[in-house]
Amino acid sequence: MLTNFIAELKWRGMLHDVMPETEEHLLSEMRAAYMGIDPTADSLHIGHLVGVMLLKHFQIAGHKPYALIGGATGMIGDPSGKSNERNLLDEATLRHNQAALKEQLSRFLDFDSQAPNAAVLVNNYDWMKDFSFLSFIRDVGKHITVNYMMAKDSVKKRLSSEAAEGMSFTEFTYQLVQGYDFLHLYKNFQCTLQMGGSDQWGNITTGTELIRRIGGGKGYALTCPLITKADGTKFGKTEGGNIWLDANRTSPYAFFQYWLNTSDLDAEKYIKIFTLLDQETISKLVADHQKAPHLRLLQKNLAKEVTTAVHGHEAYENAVKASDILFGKTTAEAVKALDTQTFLAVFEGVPQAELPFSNLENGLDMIAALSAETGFLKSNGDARRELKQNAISVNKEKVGETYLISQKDLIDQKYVLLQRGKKNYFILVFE
RNA sequence: GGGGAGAUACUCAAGCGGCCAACGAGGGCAGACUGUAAAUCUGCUGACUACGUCUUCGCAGGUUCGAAUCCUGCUCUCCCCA
Repeated sequence: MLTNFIAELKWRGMLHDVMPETEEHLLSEMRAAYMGIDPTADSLHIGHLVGVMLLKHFQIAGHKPYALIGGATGMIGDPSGKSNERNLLDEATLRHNQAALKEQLSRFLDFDSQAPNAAVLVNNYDWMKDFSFLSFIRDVGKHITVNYMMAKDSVKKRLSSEAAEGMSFTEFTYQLVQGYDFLHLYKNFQCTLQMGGSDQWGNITTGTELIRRIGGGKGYALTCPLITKADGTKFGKTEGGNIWLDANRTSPYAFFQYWLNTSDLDAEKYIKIFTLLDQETISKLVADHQKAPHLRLLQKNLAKEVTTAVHGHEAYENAVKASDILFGKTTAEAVKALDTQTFLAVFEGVPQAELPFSNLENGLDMIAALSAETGFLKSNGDARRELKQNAISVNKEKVGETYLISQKDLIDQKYVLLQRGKKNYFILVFE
């Protein structure tokens, strides 16, 4: 029933570093592992997805995954990779975020079944909140030397002169608190492995150290590489911010588009990390993609798998439909032929403005439609410029400065689709 | 505490009395090409009632026909010495 988790991660390119003997440890019987998530928001974003997939593969391999919500640690702030102090969360926000995160995690992990390896969600706030400072420094702090803590990269970086500001004692303590989590899970749930991004290695090993010294046992560590993009920009970020799993923050369409726009180089990496497709299927896709790169098989499959996993099949289909209309060779006639229901489904999430019907009687000039009346573009001057540059379309058809929007442009008697360039849409609703 | 340098549009960075809505670079947007990619080429990138007008060069005053440029005060930043 157990499969080789480590080997699986290896071919997927999801293994950065692992402690010796971890593989043997996992192959011998069902084990438990955990990974921490900072509850800084009430939604995961795709930067969290690698970790989630780590837990997913762990569960598929027959082991028991624990998702640890870092309620306590989130209140402190992990100094790894951050150059500034973090904001602290209050408890109400924390609980709200925890519930939202669990719902999203359950799209990937099986929390509910009776299986012995059902996933479990824990929150370190639950065991940290009543831990007095005195007990903590006596029972935990006593076992770790400051010398040991200072040797960690995350600490060293913050102490060096390059850092913008100093590091508070609170943040310095972070690794101890996270390390204690590991000890707690080890003692109470026989959790022997902690996973995380490669920037977590230092924090994780503080945990294994505590298990060795206090727990008298052995903890294991495993990290995955940080996801990068070939062009050097940050993974999971766009102009508009993070790509979230919450459909209200990032529409399924935008989510789908993000994956679809992955570069060739990255797509090959990502499809191994973010989908559950097996090695054979992926090799074949890669080979096919190289034969005909313009078909973008990798991107399409990647986008399909991830969108379906997160938002479901129907949302995926709608995203594809929307993409076909928005980017395909759709004609003005085809757009105008859309009925309200399809139109709204396709353009869900596209910004819109409502205008009174009377505007159409003498024709609505383009400056008004683009800016003055709607705020699609930021100024009339901007509107004029874009029109001059042939960048503006009405219902998928390029128009110039003199064009007037009239009743004949209405889609289903109500809508007009404005477009700047290829990717920016705006809807006028006439009432 | 003493001495020095500086603050210009999204960022960096020119300009040092009229030719300045302000060189240049990056970024952003658009056009061509393309695979909704990359690379490349081109244009645009303060606002408006637009061949003109208005508001911008840390803040507040002043000199001048005229100031981003000169003067005064204020605020902030950086550097050096103690």
